[in-house]
Amino acid sequence: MNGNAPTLDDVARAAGVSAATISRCINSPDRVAESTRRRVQDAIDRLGYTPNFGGRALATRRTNIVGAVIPSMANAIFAEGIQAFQEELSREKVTLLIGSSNYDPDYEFEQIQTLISHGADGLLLVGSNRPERTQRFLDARRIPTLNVWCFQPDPDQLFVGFDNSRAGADIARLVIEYGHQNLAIVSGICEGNDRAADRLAGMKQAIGAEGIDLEQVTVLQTKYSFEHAARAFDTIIAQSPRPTAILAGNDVLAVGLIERARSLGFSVPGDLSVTGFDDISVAQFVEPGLTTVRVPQVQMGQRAAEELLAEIRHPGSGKSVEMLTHIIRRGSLGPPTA
Amino acid sequence: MNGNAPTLDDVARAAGVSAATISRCINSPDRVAESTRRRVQDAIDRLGYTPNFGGRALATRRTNIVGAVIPSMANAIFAEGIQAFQEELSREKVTLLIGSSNYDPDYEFEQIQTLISHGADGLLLVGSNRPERTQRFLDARRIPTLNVWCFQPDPDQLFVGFDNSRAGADIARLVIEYGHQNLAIVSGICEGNDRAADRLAGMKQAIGAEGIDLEQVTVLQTKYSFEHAARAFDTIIAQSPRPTAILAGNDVLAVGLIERARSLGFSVPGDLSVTGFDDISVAQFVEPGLTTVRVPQVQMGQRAAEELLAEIRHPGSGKSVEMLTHIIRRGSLGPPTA
DNA sequence: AAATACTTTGCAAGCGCTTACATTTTGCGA
DNA sequence: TCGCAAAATGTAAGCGCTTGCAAAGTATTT
Repeated sequence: MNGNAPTLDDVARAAGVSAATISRCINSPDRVAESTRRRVQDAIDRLGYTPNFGGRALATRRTNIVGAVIPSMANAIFAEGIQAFQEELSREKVTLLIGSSNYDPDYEFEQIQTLISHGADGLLLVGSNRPERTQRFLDARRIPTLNVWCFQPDPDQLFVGFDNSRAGADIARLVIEYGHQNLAIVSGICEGNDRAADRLAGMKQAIGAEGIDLEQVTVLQTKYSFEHAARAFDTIIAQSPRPTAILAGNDVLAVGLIERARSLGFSVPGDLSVTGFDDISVAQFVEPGLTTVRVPQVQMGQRAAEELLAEIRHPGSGKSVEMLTHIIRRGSLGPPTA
Repeated sequence: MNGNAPTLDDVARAAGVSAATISRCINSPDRVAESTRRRVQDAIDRLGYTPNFGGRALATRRTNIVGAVIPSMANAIFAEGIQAFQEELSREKVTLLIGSSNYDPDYEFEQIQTLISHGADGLLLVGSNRPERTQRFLDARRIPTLNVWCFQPDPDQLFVGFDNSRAGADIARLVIEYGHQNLAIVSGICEGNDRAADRLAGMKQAIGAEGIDLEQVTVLQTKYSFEHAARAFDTIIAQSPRPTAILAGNDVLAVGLIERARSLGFSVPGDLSVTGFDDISVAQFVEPGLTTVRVPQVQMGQRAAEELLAEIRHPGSGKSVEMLTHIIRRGSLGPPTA
């Protein structure tokens, strides 16, 4: 805030009306006569007035800021959804405060506290299973909160997301349909990450249901980075029998696997199929294109904004919504070689 | 902000002291006697009190929020730097409000206004050449502002960045050293993007200085996306004589070029060399690895936070700092084939 | 032309916090 | 024990804005 910024009173004096009128001009223009409105607008422009944030927040008991805590800004997974979320918010003159948790529940809690202490009217969080004390804090403060990237039929919480487990099962079934029997899974780290855990669980469940012995399926958990994926690939490729398909828990991992495979001279999907999850933009441009689960990021972000705003303005009015995923077939999944 | 949140007065009553004492307990604990401080802390915990943001902002005339407007959240270019920036800020209990401009000056202005109206104490902006009216607004409001990703020896503005033009010249010279004479450049769109413009200018200048006829160098400007890069590649490859090296204005473009080249059956760098700019994480994992300009993102983000905070707390005390770039050699640049 | 309803504007009381200043309490030397 | 400086606490005046209510101005009806 600025020392020499003009205040409402300055504008009022300049326009020859009372401060209340200025305020009304800004917040409900139709309660003000056309002629004065013009005069006021003029003064506002001339002085370069912008409402003081603190004063307004204090008087309305609302900041028009919502916070979001995402696990990571360092990869593209959340970028699009957040962008859509933000665009929808700014249409309503609400601003987004972003924190990132680096997939760490403690750090997530810290970020949540920071956002709240900076006045966030509501919160967007990724995933839903968080530590007891985080949930307690949220409940005690009665902060409107919405969870994305997951879905549960829980009437006490708001979700705008999809069923990771089902989507995981879907892609696993597809891989098996192609004839693969020797599978490996490279998952994200499940601890503290319910999306990763659900995806993995879904995959396992489907694999088991298709009659494949889960004992024979190598499952690795690793961080979401190309490097870690490459290392996971090295582990998997050394096994015998060598898997003919690797299911990745996310596209970053999948792309890392493909790149590593190719640089070691394996052909994809000739020697080995790879599937991803999320359909981030590289998925389309890697060679071969990645067969993956398309997540409705943009739609999710938009809808999340709508529902969260509804919940903030009229507590209880936000609705949970389940979105659907579908599989995008590209070249990285093929039949196994005999 | 919450309807039923306890206020300072509530805490004061509960602890049996005046509101002022509570305030002091929070803001300058050493001005309060040990015993009362304990009592107060107790009451705070019991009631679950958190200072009301609006009230505080109003009284201190400071929000402890700084804003940043980045051109895009949709790719990784700014992610790391922003993350570092944010981490440094949160060490100082300052929160980051992010806006994105989608490389559009008008939209940037809008974002800046939003950030300011939401109370940002200072601003981080990418690049430095912005429209007259944006600059006027900033000046009029006397908003502490710091520009990153570029550097100019301008005493009136704060920079924490590097010389895009020089870096562009460096990489162009390297390509020529390898023996390339037939060059093409795929730049970002220069209009409203001084980084892109400077890089391009630097490249051209170096190319000219090395005695290559600039008329013979195809220069394309295109959006930063894999798709657009692929299209640019198609244009370039159709020319004759066909260039033996393509200088990209950024890594996203470079990766797009490489992927397209490979999917059309060209070998990189056998048939064609490609260089990038920025050294984002894919640069390392694409095949072949991308020879590119390493930009000290993290360092830039950290330093930017320090200097911006300094400027906010004591106007005039922030310092500009120029950082250095260097070239990372990987496989995508090789000698031209005879 | 008076009575009525409606529109437009102003007045003034907060919203919750910080902080300069005033007051009280405490600690310590004489 | 008293006196005084220093430490601890309280008092109260804003910070800039919104909004319920009252007052003034206009249009509409009888």
